[in-house]
Amino acid sequence: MDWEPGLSIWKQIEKQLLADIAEGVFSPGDKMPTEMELVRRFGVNRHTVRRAMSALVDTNVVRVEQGRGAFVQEQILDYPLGSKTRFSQIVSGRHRLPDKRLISSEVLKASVTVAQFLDVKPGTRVIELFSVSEADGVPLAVATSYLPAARFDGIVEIFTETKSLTEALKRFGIDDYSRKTTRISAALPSSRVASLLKQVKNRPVISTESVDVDSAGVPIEYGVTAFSSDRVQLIVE
Amino acid sequence: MDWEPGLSIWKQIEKQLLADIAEGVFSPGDKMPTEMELVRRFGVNRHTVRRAMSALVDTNVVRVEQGRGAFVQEQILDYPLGSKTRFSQIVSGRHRLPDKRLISSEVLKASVTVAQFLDVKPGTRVIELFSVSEADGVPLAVATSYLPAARFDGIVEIFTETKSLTEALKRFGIDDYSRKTTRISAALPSSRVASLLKQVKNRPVISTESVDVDSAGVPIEYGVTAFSSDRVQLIVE
DNA sequence: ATTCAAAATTTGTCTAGACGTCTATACATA
DNA sequence: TATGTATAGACGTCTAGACAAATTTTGAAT
Repeated sequence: MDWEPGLSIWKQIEKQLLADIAEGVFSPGDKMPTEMELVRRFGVNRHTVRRAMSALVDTNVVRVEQGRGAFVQEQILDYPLGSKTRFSQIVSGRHRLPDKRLISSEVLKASVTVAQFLDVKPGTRVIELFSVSEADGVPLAVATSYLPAARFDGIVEIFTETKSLTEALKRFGIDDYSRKTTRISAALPSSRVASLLKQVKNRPVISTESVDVDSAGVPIEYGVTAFSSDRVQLIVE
Repeated sequence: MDWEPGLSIWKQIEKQLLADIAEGVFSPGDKMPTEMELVRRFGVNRHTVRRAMSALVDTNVVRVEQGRGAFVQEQILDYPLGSKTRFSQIVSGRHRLPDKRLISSEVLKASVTVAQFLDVKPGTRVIELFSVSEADGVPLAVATSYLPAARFDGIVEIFTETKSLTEALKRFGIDDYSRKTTRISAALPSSRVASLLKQVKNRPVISTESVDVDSAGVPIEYGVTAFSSDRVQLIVE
């Protein structure tokens, strides 16, 4: 590589790497070459390469993880946590294609926790939905939802078909529902969740626990969702 | 200085300098010690000092100028450029005390430029106001304003008394006026302007040229304002 | 006193090397 | 199966030195 005078070398390297990313040589989520590889490629000192990478980190283009390497940062989705925010709307609004895939479903008896949130007696039959939400094929979140089975018998089929909980609930006469409470925490994903999110086990997930209620205030869904913290950012207003 | 294990030295230096600034050892606008002085003070390598300073620059706490040194960054005032933005309102809104001092005033014949903007014949008598706007005693801008003398006879006294153009205009029956056009450019200040802004000659100013009109659309003021680019940032929406 | 050029000062960039910390992996051990 | 250990790979920090670039200061010439 030959250097253009007047512009510092690290800036030219930054520019080149940015161009590589723009051209898709490195795609979002991809591992960038190691510092030593870049040293060989550009024929400069490691510190010079680091200066360039540092600039890319500052502008949120790449993310560096000590001991692992540098990765092209996926575009982080801002997920506003309103009482009426709907996943598909948010994703569509960003011109990305939403998809919600049902992984498994089961009818089982409500545990104490689930019963409490759904305001039913423990042991009441509830439907458990386990799903993955994606945007442009990239998994953003996995969710476990519980709904009272008596009220929503057959919702699994509708959900599978429409791929939208909002749509499925409409078939049961629920045109309007809203988020009642949301608890937010952070955790490391289980192997299963990490695998479904297509991320390594030691990158954290944002975990939310929420209850949706119908217009009368009756709980209709209790859910635990794990968002990939590399791809989603929750916005509270 | 002794280093606490577990936290990198540059971060500890950053922390210390930040504390110094918070305690007023270095005040906004002050020159920080040179890199070499900090090297001696902290007993580390120059690069380590630079790493710490770099962090302070990133967080907008200090500003570094090659060949001159580092300076504690003054809080930059966001100045929204709406059609009805008033200097005193903006400054008060940031909990800072506004002041507008008249430096000089003169009645003279309108130059071609002034006449054109005020929509009068060249040679018409106009009032020239030269003033400095301050927030908490820190000069933010110097302005040269021109108003038609016939319409605003005696406005100098009122302006001196009220220190507000908005107020002075009210006495002439103008309860409402708005910005018609604003042209923005950047320049280096003249010695006079630099001195009034209490800044060095080689720091640029933001220069605006604007025309205010009354509710009927008749030009009432043409002004050229130089904002200290270190203390004011114009916001266009 | 003013102007102009050289010197000194100060920050910016680049190279070189050493060692620390974190991750991933393989292997041995309990 | 689970846990600890060793090792290699990769990023993080710190030191050291040499120039380059921008600015300020100094001093000589006018």
